[in-house]
Amino acid sequence: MNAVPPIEIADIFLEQAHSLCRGGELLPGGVMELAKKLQSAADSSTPLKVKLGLDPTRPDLHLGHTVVLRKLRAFQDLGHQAILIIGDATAMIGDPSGRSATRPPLTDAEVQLNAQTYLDQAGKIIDVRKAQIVRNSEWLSGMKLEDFLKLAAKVTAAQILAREDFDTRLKENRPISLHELFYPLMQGYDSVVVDADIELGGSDQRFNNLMGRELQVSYGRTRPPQMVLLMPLLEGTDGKVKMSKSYPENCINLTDSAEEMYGKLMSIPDAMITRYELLLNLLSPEQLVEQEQQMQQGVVNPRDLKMHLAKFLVSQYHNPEDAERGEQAFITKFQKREIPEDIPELNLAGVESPGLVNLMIEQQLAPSRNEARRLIQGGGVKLDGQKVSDVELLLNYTAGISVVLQVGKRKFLRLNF
RNA sequence: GGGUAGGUGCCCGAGGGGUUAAAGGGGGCGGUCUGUAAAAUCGCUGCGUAAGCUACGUUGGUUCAAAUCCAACCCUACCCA
Repeated sequence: MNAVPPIEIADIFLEQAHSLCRGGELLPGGVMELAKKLQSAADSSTPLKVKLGLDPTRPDLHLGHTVVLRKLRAFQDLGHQAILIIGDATAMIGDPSGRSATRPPLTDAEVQLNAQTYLDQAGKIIDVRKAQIVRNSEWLSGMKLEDFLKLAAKVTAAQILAREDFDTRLKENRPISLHELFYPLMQGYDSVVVDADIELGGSDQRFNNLMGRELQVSYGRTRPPQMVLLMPLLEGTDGKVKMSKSYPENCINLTDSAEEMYGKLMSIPDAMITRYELLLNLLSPEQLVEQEQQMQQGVVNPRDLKMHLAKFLVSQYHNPEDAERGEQAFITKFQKREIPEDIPELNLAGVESPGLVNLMIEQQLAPSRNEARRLIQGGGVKLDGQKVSDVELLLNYTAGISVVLQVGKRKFLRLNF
């Protein structure tokens, strides 16, 4: 392109760049460009500023967020400056990325509460003491109208509307609120303020992150503007749809209990195992290929790989002891189909022949009487391992007897008469 | 301000006066099976013991009978001014 003579790039930076990019997409330019950046940073002894913004729209971070957080950590491990932006101002708009509808706005209090939990959870992955952690309300909330207009004047409406999700919504006659159009500007302005060299994000952040590049130039940055490293979005436990705060059922949250997290990881489709390992940066590409082959040849049971994966991640986000407990719980509960040890108990001493259906409702084992009956008719209710068939069953047991009630696969209750 | 097309159950989406608690799909839940809370497969999926009661944007109306017809209103998109 230009007349600059080719720069000799040391192997170490090429290797670093390769490793940092693994699984992701680097814009613009690819691995070489990053290697150059890494080298010149080393030459000038100025660590790269690596930005990651997270909007605290929900209280929990999930495994999908850890994909980029782990990347951020990887940069930290190479001595670069991590900048974690808690998007408390942007959260109030809500990122329109990939959305087909406007988000309900959050209150300031909700956002601030979520922001705190984000920090606690991010600390499990990145080194927060070395990271620079800022909230974008610091510069966005107090912005004067004239400064805001100055920002808005940097881009054209057509540029913003060309963005795929807006374009689709326009074509499909779905509403776009005006404030949503400002989202990319706000996020891009963050890059100007923190003077980022690299911005990390999910692949749905392409537009927003590239906006940061443009704005940095518009605001007079003389050094090269930020590069953008986009990571694919991790699919949730269903293996199809991305893990997203909008679909809580599909998320593995960092705040999930060890047992829950272990179980959810076991429920991912087999085909997702290598995908998770790749995006969470757990295995090298060679190892992934080998593992894939072993699975196909039937040498290795996907279940065992999943158990390994689950145990590893639970150890990391909780601790090894809890991971072991989670694994044992999974084995007894699901593999052996045995009754778990510590199940809730209910004292029924003195209660006159309680009805099973009523009991299920009272103990929230079923949402309605009809549903309780359906469960019984479908063979989903057991007493001491025996399927119950009588919808009208009354529990007449002698005092002192203890019986385990099981509803569906996961709900247990010990009844003491 | 005027016009047009829409608003259906958790979601998508059929239905255009009674046989519609509302087709079909997705999701969810349960059973079977299994090497797993994978896959596959079958079933269930408004509330109520029941009579019945709620439910198709809202409110009224027409009818023996309305998600379906009428009116007004609210919301959304598009077109025109």
